Amino acid sequence: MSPKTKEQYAKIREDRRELILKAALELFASQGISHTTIHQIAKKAGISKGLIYNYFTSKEELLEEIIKSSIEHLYAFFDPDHDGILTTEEMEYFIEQQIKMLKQNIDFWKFLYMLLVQPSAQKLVHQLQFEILASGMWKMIASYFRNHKFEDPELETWFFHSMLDGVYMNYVFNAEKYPIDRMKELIIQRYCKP
Amino acid sequence: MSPKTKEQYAKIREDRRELILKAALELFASQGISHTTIHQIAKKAGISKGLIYNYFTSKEELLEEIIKSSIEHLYAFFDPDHDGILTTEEMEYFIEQQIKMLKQNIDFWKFLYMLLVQPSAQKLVHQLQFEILASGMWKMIASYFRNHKFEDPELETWFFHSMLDGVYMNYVFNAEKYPIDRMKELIIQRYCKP
Amino acid sequence: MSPKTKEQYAKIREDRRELILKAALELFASQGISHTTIHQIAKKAGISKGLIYNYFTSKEELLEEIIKSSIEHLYAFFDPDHDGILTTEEMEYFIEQQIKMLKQNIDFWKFLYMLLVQPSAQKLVHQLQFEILASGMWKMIASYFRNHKFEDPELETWFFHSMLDGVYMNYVFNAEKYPIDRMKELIIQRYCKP
Amino acid sequence: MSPKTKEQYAKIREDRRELILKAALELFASQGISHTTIHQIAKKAGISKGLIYNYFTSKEELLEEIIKSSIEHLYAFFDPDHDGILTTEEMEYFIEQQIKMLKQNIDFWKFLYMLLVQPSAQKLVHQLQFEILASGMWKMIASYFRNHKFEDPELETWFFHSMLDGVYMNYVFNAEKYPIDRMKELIIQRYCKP
DNA sequence: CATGAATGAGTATTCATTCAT
DNA sequence: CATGAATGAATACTCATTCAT
Repeated sequence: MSPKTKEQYAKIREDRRELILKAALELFASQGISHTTIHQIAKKAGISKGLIYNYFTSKEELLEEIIKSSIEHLYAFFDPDHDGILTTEEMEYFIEQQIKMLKQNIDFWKFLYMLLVQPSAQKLVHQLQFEILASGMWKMIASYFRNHKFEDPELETWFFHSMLDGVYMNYVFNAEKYPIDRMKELIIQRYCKP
Repeated sequence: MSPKTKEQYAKIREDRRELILKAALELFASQGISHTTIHQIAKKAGISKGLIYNYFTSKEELLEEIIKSSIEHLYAFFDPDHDGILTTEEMEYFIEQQIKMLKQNIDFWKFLYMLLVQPSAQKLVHQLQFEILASGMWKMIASYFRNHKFEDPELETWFFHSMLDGVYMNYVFNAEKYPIDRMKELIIQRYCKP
Repeated sequence: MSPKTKEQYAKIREDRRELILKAALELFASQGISHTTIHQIAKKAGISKGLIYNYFTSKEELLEEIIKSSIEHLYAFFDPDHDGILTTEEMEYFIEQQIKMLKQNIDFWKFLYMLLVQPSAQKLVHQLQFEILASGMWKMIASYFRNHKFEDPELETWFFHSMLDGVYMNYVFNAEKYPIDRMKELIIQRYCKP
Repeated sequence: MSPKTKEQYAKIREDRRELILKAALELFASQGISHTTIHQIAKKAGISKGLIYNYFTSKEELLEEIIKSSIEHLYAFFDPDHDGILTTEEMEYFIEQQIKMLKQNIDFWKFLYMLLVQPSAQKLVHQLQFEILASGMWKMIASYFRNHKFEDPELETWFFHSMLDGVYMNYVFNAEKYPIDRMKELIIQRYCKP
C-alpha cells in the first residue's frame, strides 16, 4: 500500500531486466536467435510484449545486452584472478572448474557458439575475441606454456583455445553422446601431468 | 527453329541448379541462413525469384539440397579411400590436404558450422555426424591411433576431431588473424613426427 | 491511465472478430471466395491486414470460422424447435419465415451455395448435410408429409428440400428477376392448402 | 512424311482444341475453377503449357470457350427440336432423357453450377439464362403447362426449372447418396401422369 | 508448331514495434 | 507502469503469361 521507495523500484527493474535476459537466452539457445520472437520471450518471462520495450529499445538492443552480460559472465569464467605463476595443480583445477561450469551453463555456451557463427554478430564477436586475447586468461595460459617449456608457447595457446572450443562446442550441441568426462581427464593428463 | 532436345533441357536445368546452390551457399555463409532472402539469392544468381521455385519447392528444400550436396562434398573430403594402414607420411599428407581444402572452401565450412549450431537443423546434423562416425575416415584415424600405441585410441579420435573442429571453426570465422599454417605444422609435428 | 481490464479486452476481441467475419462474408458472397484477398477484407473492415491474423491463423481458418458460424445460423434457421405435429398453418408460417430470412440474408445464402459447389469444401459440406439430415427440420418435414398421407414421405422430403434449394439458389443469384413472392405463394398453395 | 494438307491441319487443330477443353472441364469440375492451373490442364491434355496459348489467348478466354461450348451443349440438351404440342408421353421421354444425360455428364453439370455461383461469371450466366428463357425449351414447357390447365403456367415453369436445378445440383454434388432414380419417377408421376 | 525455362505481379503470412488506455 | 490490440514493412511463394530455340 505504501508507495515504494526509489530503491525498491530500482530493484524491481533490475530483477525484471534479468528475468527478460534469462528468458531470452534460454529461447535463443533452444530455438536459435532469429527464430525466437519477442512474443515468445514475453510469454516465457510472464510479462507483456510491450513491457519488454520498457527495458530494451529493440530486439537488437536486447541481443546486445545479452552479449554484454555474456562477456561479463565470460570474464568471471575465464579470469581466475590469478596474477602469479600457474602451478600444474592450479591448471588442473582451472580445467575442472571450466568444464563444471560448462555443464551447468549449456544454454549460455550454445548461445555463444551461435553468436560466433552469426555473421550479423561478427563485429561483436571480434570485439569479444579481442577482449579475451587481452584478458588475464590468455596471458595466464601463455605463460603457463612458456614456463613449462612448450616450444612455441603462443601457438600452443592458440591450439589450446581452439581445442577447447572444439570440445566445448561438440559437447553442448551433442551433450548425450559426447564423452565429456573422459575428455576432461585426457586434457588434464596431457597438460597437467608431465 | 526446332524445340530444344531433352538433353539440352536437362543440361540447362543442371547448370541452373548448380548456379542457384552456389549463390545460396555464398549468401548463407556471408549473411547467415535466416538473414538471406530468396530475393537476394535470385539477384546473386542473376535470375528471377520465381525461377528458384522452378528448381526447389521451398527455401527449406533449397537448404536441404545444399546440405545434401555438402554431405557428398564432405565424403570426398573425409574419405580418402584408404583401406590399409596409414603411415605417418600418409597421415601428414592427409592433414595437409584437409587444410588446403579448408582454405579453398571457406564458405562451405562456414555454412557447416552454422548448421551445426542451428537448432532447426539438429536432426540433419545428427544424421550427418552419424554418417561421419560410420565413415572410413573415423575408422582410419582410430586405427592410426591404435597402431601408434595411443593409450585410448577411441577417445583420442574424439579429441582429434574436436580439436580439428575448433581449429577449422576459429579459422573460417577469423581467417585474417588465425595462424592456420603454423597450426597445421604444429598438428603435423604432434601427430606425425613421433 | 490504467490498463484495460480483461473484460474490456474480451469485448474488443469479440467485436473485432464479428466485424472481420461480417466483412469477409460480404466479400466472399459478392466476389467469390478465392477472388477475395485478405487485403480486401481488412480494407472493408477498416483495419490492417496484420490484425486479421491476430484473430484467425489463416485465410483457411477464417473460412472455417465463417462456415461454423453459418452452421449455427442455419440451425436457428432450420430448427423451429417444434416437437409436436406440424399443422398446415404452422407449415405455412414456417415457409413464410424461411423466405423472409432468405431475403434478409442473401449474402449468407450466396456463400452457402458457393460452398456447396466448392470442391475444396466438400468435406465440410457433407458434414453439414449430415447435420441437417439429422436435424429437427428434416424429421419435422418428413413427419408432416407422413401425416398428410404423401405416398412416399421420405422421398417427398428429398424433393421438397431439393426444390427449395433450387428456388433459393435461383433467387439469391438472380434476385431482381426471380418471382420469389409468387413462388412462395405457389409453394404454400401446393403444400399447405389441401 | 508428306506435308499435311490444310484440311488435315485444321482437323488436328480442332481435335487438340477439344482435347484442351475436355481436360479443362474435368479439372474445373473436380478442383474448382480458380484452383485449376494452366500447368495442370496442359499436363492432363498431354501437351505443353505454351501450346495452350496457341489455342486460347488466356485462361479467361479458355473459360469463356468452355462456357460457349457448354451453351451449345445445353441447347442440344434442352431443345428437343419439338415445335408442336408436347404429349405427356413426350414429356416423360424428355425428363428421362435429361436425367440420363445428367448422369453421363456429371462434370459438365458441376461446372455449370460452379459458374452459376461464381460472381466473376455472372454476366455470362445471365446471358446464358436469357438464352434459355428465350429458347424453345422454356416455351415448350410453358405451353405444356398451359395445355394441361395449370393455374399459372408461367410461374409453374419457373417452379419446374427451379426444382430441376435443385434436384440436379444436389445430385451432381452428392451423387452417391442422392436417390436420383426414385426422384425421376416422382417427377414423372407428378408431371406426366394426371 | 511445340517446348518448358523464365519472368514478375500479386497474395498470404510474420513479426518487430507503437500506442491508447 | 503494464497491457495487448493494432500497424505495416518485409518475405516466401504462386501462377498466368512470354519467348528463345
